[in-house]
Amino acid sequence: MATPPQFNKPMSDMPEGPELHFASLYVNNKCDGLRFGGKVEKSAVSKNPEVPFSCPEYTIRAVSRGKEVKLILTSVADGADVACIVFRFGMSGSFKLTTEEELPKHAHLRFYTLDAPRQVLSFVDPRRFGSWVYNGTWQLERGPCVMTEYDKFRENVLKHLSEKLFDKPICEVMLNQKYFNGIGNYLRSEILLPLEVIHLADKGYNPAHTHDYTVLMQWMQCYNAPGMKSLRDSNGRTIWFQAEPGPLIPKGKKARNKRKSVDIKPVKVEPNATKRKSTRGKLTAVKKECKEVKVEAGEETAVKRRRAKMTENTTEDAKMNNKGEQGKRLPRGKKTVDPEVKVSRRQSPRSPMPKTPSGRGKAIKQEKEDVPTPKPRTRRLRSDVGNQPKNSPKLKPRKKRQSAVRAAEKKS
DNA sequence: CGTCCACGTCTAC
DNA sequence: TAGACCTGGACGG
Repeated sequence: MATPPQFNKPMSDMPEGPELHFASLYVNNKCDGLRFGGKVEKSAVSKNPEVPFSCPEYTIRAVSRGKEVKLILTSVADGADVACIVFRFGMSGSFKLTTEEELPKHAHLRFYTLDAPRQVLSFVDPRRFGSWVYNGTWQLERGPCVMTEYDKFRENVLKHLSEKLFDKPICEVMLNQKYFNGIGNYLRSEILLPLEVIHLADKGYNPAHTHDYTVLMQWMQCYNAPGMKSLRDSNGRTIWFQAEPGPLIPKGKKARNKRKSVDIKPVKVEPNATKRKSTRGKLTAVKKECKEVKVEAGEETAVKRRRAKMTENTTEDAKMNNKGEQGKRLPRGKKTVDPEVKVSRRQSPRSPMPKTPSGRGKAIKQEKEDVPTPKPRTRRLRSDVGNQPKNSPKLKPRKKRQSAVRAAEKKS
């Protein structure tokens, strides 16, 4: 019932299941007792639909399911639910309650309170990959929430295991929202434990005070972590992992996310590995591909540095919140992480890393003006890097993106 | 300044 | 299965 009082800051960087869940808690917490009214405003630039809703007085509450959040608008007059809007966050969506004056940049859908000073609940989405559906339902193709509908989720998977799509490498299957609604690219690397992320709230992974991701970063053992290997899955997305890939190793390319590549060595798939076959499917083709796939050992210093930046975000707030537990990994039983990796991450050199969550660039920039802090070096949540060693004969040049092409054309 | 990358879908070949 | 859709941070030159 009562939402945890700590959810009073917006939350949705890393918009995967847990973050969407946090977003709903945030809305419920911040909008509790607020009376909204009038029209719902959409930014001109957003291609999402208008929300032709107007009610003299209504309240807002939220509920999440996997990677969707539904806002439910309830008329104060008769207590009836008069509208709902289902949101997907894309890569950068979030909700934020502010005053009118502090309206964030990229606030693409806005709900205004009646009482002065007027406040605004905004759907903020810099990249505009997010979407909403007015009076829509949970997206039909999406399966049960991996966190809040665990039994249904499990049943849904088991019931369809024989489908062909489950023949793919599990890291790819896990991004299929029909069966893993809520799992995204960091969670798949962190092996299906999103409930743990929710429970990180107890450890300080909530927006109450921090506004940073120290705790989440420390919880993560694979995603973007030094010592981890990475490669591209067949959809071009980076998968982070440790140890040798199994026989279903994605046939994607090498990861391009290391600044300075070490020598790329082919991974030998142990003969035994193929015996550990998935319950389905023939592996012949895959085995062949395995020979071609090269995996880069992830001990590159650039990656370490990057990870260090992310985890060593020692802001005052963070310190206070974590009560000196900053450097400690949360105990987790399941994963067998190379002790050396743990050590390296814990002992990696600390450098001041002011908080600046990536999804909120502009808002942060505005904040910066008020605060005479040294210029923040933004922590990178995305996998940084990119630059492949030029002239490496082993690496295929990356295809030029359309935007780059356009830019080039403009120039000439 | 140019390039690369990012927590996610979508839809045209 | 490539791209397209976007913004913006980090980094190299």
